[in-house]
Parts: sequence; C-alpha cells; structure tokens
Amino acid sequence: MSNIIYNFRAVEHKWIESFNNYSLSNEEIIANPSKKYYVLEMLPYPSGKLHMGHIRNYTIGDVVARIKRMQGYNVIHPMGWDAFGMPAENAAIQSGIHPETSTNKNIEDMKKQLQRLGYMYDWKREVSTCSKEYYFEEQKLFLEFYKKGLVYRKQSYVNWDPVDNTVLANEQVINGRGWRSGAIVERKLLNQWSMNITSYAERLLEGLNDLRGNWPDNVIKMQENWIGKSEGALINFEIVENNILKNIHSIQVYSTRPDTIFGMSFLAISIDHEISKQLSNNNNKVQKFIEQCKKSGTTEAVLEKSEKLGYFTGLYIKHPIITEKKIPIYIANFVLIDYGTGAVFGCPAHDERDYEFATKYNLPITSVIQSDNNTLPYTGDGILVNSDFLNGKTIQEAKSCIISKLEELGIGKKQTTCRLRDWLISRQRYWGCPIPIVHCKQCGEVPANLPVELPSDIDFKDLIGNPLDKHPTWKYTKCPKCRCDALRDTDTLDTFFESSWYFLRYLDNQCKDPINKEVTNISLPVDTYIGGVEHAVLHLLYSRFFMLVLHDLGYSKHSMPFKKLLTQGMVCHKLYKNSDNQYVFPDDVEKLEDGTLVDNNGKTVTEYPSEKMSKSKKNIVKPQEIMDEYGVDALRLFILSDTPPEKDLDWNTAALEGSWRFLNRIWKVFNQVLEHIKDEKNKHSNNTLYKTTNVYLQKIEENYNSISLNKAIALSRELFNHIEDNINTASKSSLKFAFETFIKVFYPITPFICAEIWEILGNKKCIGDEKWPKFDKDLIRDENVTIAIQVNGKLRKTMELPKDASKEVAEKKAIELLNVLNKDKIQKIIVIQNKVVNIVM
RNA sequence: GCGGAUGUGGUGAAAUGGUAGACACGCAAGGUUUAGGACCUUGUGAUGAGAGUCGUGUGGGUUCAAGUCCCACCAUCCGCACCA
Repeated sequence: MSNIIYNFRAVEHKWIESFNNYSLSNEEIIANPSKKYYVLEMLPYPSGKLHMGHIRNYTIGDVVARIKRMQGYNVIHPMGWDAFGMPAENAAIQSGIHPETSTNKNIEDMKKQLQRLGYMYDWKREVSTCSKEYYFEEQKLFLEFYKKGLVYRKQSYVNWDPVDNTVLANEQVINGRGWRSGAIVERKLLNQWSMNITSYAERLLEGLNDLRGNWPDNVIKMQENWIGKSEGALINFEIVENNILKNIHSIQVYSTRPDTIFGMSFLAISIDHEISKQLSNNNNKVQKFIEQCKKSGTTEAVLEKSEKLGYFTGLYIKHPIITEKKIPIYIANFVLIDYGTGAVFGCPAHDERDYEFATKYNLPITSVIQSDNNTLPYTGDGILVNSDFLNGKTIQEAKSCIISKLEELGIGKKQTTCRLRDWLISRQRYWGCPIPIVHCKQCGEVPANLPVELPSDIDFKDLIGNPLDKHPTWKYTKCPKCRCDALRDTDTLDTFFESSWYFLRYLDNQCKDPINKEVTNISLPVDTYIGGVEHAVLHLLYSRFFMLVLHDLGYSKHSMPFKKLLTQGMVCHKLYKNSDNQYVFPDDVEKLEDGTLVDNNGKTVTEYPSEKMSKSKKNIVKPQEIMDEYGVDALRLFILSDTPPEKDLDWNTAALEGSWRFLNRIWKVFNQVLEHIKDEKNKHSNNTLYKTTNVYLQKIEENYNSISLNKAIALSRELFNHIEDNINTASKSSLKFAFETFIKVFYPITPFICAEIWEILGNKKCIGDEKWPKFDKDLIRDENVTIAIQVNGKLRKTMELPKDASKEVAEKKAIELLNVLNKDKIQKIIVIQNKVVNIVM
C-alpha cells in the first residue's frame, strides 16, 4: 500500500480543463438576485510573468470563490488585464516592438500560467483595458464626465524631466530624479486634464464610515489622512499702502489656528503666489531668490533636509485686530501654492516651522498659549494669554470667538479645507486611452466624435516626447462642431482611470454601453475584494470616487464598489549577497559542512533578513519551477498554510516540502480508507469519529467565513489526524463521513487532489458542484468537557465533567481531586461553567 | 513630526478575560523498508533528579484569573509629511 504515490501531474492534467471552464451567465444572476456573490481580485498588469505575489492573491480569491460556490451562491469570479501603461511603451522604445504586440503576447502567456493553477475564473467575462471594446466605452464615460463638468483642463504643476522632454508620474520620480534619464526633475506649469475629485471629498470621507469593520483599519485611516480634512479660518489681511503692487490690496490666508492671531509675527507667501510673480517682474533679487528655491526640488526627501528660506518683500500687512501693528510679508520656500491659499501667517511661539523661520530672520516670538514649561515652540493645549479679548479662553473657545470677530469685521470666515487635490488624469504617453477632445480655434474644446482610436503606426525607435503629438497626421482633424481645421488632444488617460471601473465591465463585457445597469444593480457591491495594500489610497480611492460619480449619473443604484476588502501581505524571502556584494539567487546558495554559505562560484555568501521578493535583489522563487516540482496543490497549500492572509509570508522551501508530503499522506490514508469502507467485514461500531467530525466542521466553517485560511487548514489537519488515528477502530459509516467531510472542506485549498479522490470515492458529481457539508448541532452540544482546576488562578489539575454540570458538582469534584486538607482555608470558589474552577485560598 | 499596526519557542504561528505554544516547519533519539522527495513512534519554551518554579518586548495597574483590558515606556515595520 505504501507504494501508492500521488501522481500530481496526471491528476492536474485530468482536471485542469473542467476547472478552467467555470462560467456563470447573466441570466442566472438575474434569475436569483439574492444568491449572487462577487469575488474579485485586483487585476494584474500583464508583465508576462506570474510571480508569487500574484499567486498568493489569486489563490486566496479562488478559495473564497470555491467555498461560496459550494455554499450555494452564484459566484461571479472574473479576471482581466490592466493592460495600458508605461512599461510596455518604454520597452517599445528599447526594443522597437509595438506595445500592442508585446502586451497581447504577455496576456496570452500569463493567462496560460493562471489557467495552469486551475483558478475558478469565468473567462467569458475577461476584460483587457487596452482593447477597443474597453477604451472606446471608457471614452463615452469621459465625455459624460466632461459634460457634467467633472473633467476639466487647467494649468497645474507637474514633474518634468528636462532630458527626456516628458512629464513623469510621481512614481517615476526617484529621489528627485527621472528614473530613466537620471536628470533632476523640475516643476513645470502645464495645461493638464484633471478630474474633480475634491468636490466629492466630503462624501468620500463619509463613505469610509460604512466600510468600518469590513475594510482594514489602516486602509480606512490612510484614505482619511489622504483626504486630510481640516477646519480653520479664511482670513483677509489688508496690505499696507504701497506703490509696488498693482490691483492687489489684500492677502488671503488659510489657518487652522486662528486663535494664535495675536502671536503672529510674519506672513509668508509661496514663490508661485501672484504677489511673488508681480514682485519678480521688476526686481532682480526677487527673481534670483525664486530661481534658487525652484532649483532645490520639491520631493519630500529634498524638502526635509532643506533649510527654510525667506525673502523680505518690503511689504507689510495690517494686523486685523491690533490695527496699528504692521506685520512683514516674506516670500518663503516652504509655502505650497496648491494647499490653502498659498499664503500663511506665522506664529512662531506655537509652530515648529514658524519658530525655525522666525529665529533665522530675527522675528519677534510672542507666546499666546500658556504652557507648563516655557520651552518654545509649544504646540499643545492651553489657555490663551497676551491675546486681548481671547485671554483666559481655551483654544477651542478662542477659535470660535476669533472667527465670529473676523466675520463681524467682514474680513474672515470659517472654512474647511482638504489636502486632497484634483486628480491629474492626462499623460503625455502613447499607450493609453486617447482623451476624446478636439481643440478648435473657433469653438475651443469640443468633444470628439467617438470612438477615437489609437494610431498603430508609431515608430518607437529613439522616440522622444509625446508620440501622439509627434505623429505626422493623427492629430489633424476637423472640428465636430464647425468643421474647421482643428487638433486632437494628444494626451492619454492615466491608467488608474481604466482600473476605476473594470469591475463593472466584467459584468457585461459585450455591452454596447459602458455599463449594463441591470446586471450591475444586482451584482454590486463586490462582496470580497482581494489585493495588495499598495493600492490603499490610489486605486481604492479612485474606484470609490468613480462609483459615486456613476451613481450620480444614473449608471448604478450602488455608490459603494467593494464591501469587504482583504489586503494580503507580501511574499518575502531571505536575501543573499556574496563577497563581491552581488545578490545571489537562493537556489545558488549552498551550505558547506562547517555551516558557511557559498555561491556556485565558491564565494562566501552572507544571509540577510527577509524582504519582499524582487527580481533585482534575486530573492525570488519562480512559481513555474515550484509547480513543475511539487505541483499546484502543494504550492497552494504552502502559501495558505502557516501565515494569516493579511500578514507578510516568508518563503520556506522546507515547509513547502511539508505541504507536498501532506498531500502524499492524504493519498495514502485515502487508499486505506477505501479498503476499510469497501470491506464488508468492517464491524466496528465506534462512532466517536462522527461526533468529532461535526465539531471540527463547525470550527472550520467559522474560520473559512472570516477568511482565516491558516486556521481553517490547521483545523482540517487536526480532523485528518483524528481520521488517521481511528482508521482501524471507527465504524464504516463514521469513517466514510469523516473522510468525505475532510475532502470537501479541503477541496477549496487543494482542489486537484480532492476532485480526484472524490471521484474515486464513487461520486458522480464533480466535488465543486457538491453542497458544503452541514454539521449536526445536537451532536456538538452533547459532550463531556475538560475543566481546569486552579488555585489562586494557577492551574493545578484538569477534570472531565459532563457539559453544563452544575456549580456544586464542579466544586465538589475539584476539591476532591485536589485533595484539599484544610478546607477552612478556602476563602472563595469561583466556578465558570464548562471552563474553570478557581479556588482562592 | 503625525497616523496606523506589530512584539508569544530555534522558525511560521494558535489561544469569546478562564489549561499559553493548537497546527506545522526544524531538530533529536529510536524503529522500519522494495533506500524514498521516504515512512512510523517518541521527545522538543526555560530550568530542575523530582514535586515544582519561571515564562507572551519592559514597567506599573484592574481582576478570583491578563498574551488578551487600562496607563506609561522600548523596539520593529508600514503609510503620510514644510498641509498652514
């Protein structure tokens, strides 16, 4: 019997096709609205190669999909491709291969890899965002947004690479330099398309409340911080008469601390502020100062180290309350033009940044909040001092008091501001959805006639700048309104635009409108969404925003896209470097007898702690090689076994082998079980295994429902151990029930081996079509329990009692068992039914 | 700086305030065979001959009882950051 070995290759080969043929029609969804269950995993960028991170993500989703299916739901489980984007375009510039060609090839390759894993995807719903079927529909959405004023074009500052002559996305700026050219990135004011997400800030913030409990707290918090709502005051400061500024008589300032207005000692404006611009026009020194500030860059890394710089303009404002007091105006490098009003008032005693600035430029520092010790700056709570009518008030009181006063004077008001900025959606890139707008000299911006197709005849070799703009003919067109010569917009959409609504397109990828309302109304929200935490803000915020907009435009009755969110952890691996400080593949590391590590050239290797698997650091394990060697089920089992889905997972080849061995053990025990249940002579009547199975079934189901897959697996293995231990004593029926139950609950984790076993057991239906086993509540209830006996809270002994035994019985038995001699010493006995007896002495 | 998390054996990890370390990996001893990617049995937090004692980052607290609740601190990781 022991020579029966589980042949994973044959079994995978046998079942793969049926696994890949899963499909659910929209008719079925519509016929049974209450039964729908939408499981979604974040769609991959088609790099061509599946990595362990993908596999972890999709395996978790697959387990959920399979369980829900067995639990009787109509499971919507689609997959697609986030196929536009820069990598394919950059590759094209290097290789000359057209992005469309390489992308479609990569999709084909990756799809094969996904299918090998047997994921239960409904491939009929597949969507590729670079296909015409997708981006033509997206253009319709864009124009609807445009007509509603949600999309607009305006001047904004962007990251500009002066060597490559192109705009870079934030993620392409590394330490202030362009990732390809290495040039220092500049800030440049360009005409760019934006989407009005800030007008939805309040609703996006409110929407987070409905997600609490279902989304990870850190993601909710990150979105909250990103939106960054703050309450304060908008104040208008009158500028002291001068003959330098034209048509400007006041400066508007936003402050969250209007209560500190009596401690104000300077006012600082951004280098991009209108006043700065006017001043620089007729003053060389101002011009030079601004130049100097611009050079230092705008990335956080640079800003953090850079010194506060200020330039005194020679101008003053009047203090709004102490009217005789004049406050100097500085141009300062630390004031951002795109937050608040681009101008701040400085109260050095109660703000670290203002304090640093005031110290440097010898500005007065007046404390207006009383603190326990006298160290400044003091930013804590306190009582107002040196502040006229605010004296004695708390900060909160002072805030509302000063705001009323400012309102009374007609120079200020209460104001909430958000950190969130409008979403810049245009890119000077080729491989994206063309923005369907025509620019006409007569009519201005005009919606283009749809669809606007990407031209395919682009020569990528040595291409610099925007390919659509450089194209010889593409942009020349006629104005749809007046038929005059006009130019197409040559920008394409940010790829986050595509990923903000792909999960709706899955619901009807053939629809002649962007969205099939009927199916969408039934199918949303996505019940379980699984993906990496790196999208906590961007994609997950944009999608929530899109859903609100689409709801407002009547596309869907839902305004929330994803009900439950699971952010799975990264897949990590130890790092190896040799004596030449080069990274070494883990596979090439060998351990010598004396314990030293060497690479395949014999060089000494040092081991470093685990980090996220990354090609450049070579700490990767290739899924394909693992599947070839151990099979899909072993890989799935390992990846789900030991670590909760939301935590980082450390790759461990030994543990993977353990998973592989466990599958062989299942196979071996299966063959033994088969003998026993076939055996007519099996006369055992021991049914405890039946009871045990019910107990485990309940616990396993609980853990599956909360996607605690590691625990569900641990419990399943316990059940399996019980089966193995009782194989020779259990009755035929209880053994059969126990083993079949185990196979059913383990099927979502390792579908191939379980499908095969299920079939050999004589079941006609494929295991995936079977019903999830039900546990017998009565059986679970009627049991003995082990009760702890403690003295002063410390464990002394345990005892078996019937479940729900009375206090008195438990007390008596505990005292008996402990053999307490001096019963007078007992002060108190605490009995917690079915759990513990604690004797206090 | 702000915000969020996390700290439990050699390792990954379990524990509705009620038997800490389930389930695995690794390791050790023994067994076994058609010598395999084996398999089986036993052991495996520390300490002690032993009954026992100690033990969940550190220090306090609440409680009959704390890994779990409260307070303070330390360490690590992640996110945001000149945000007015």
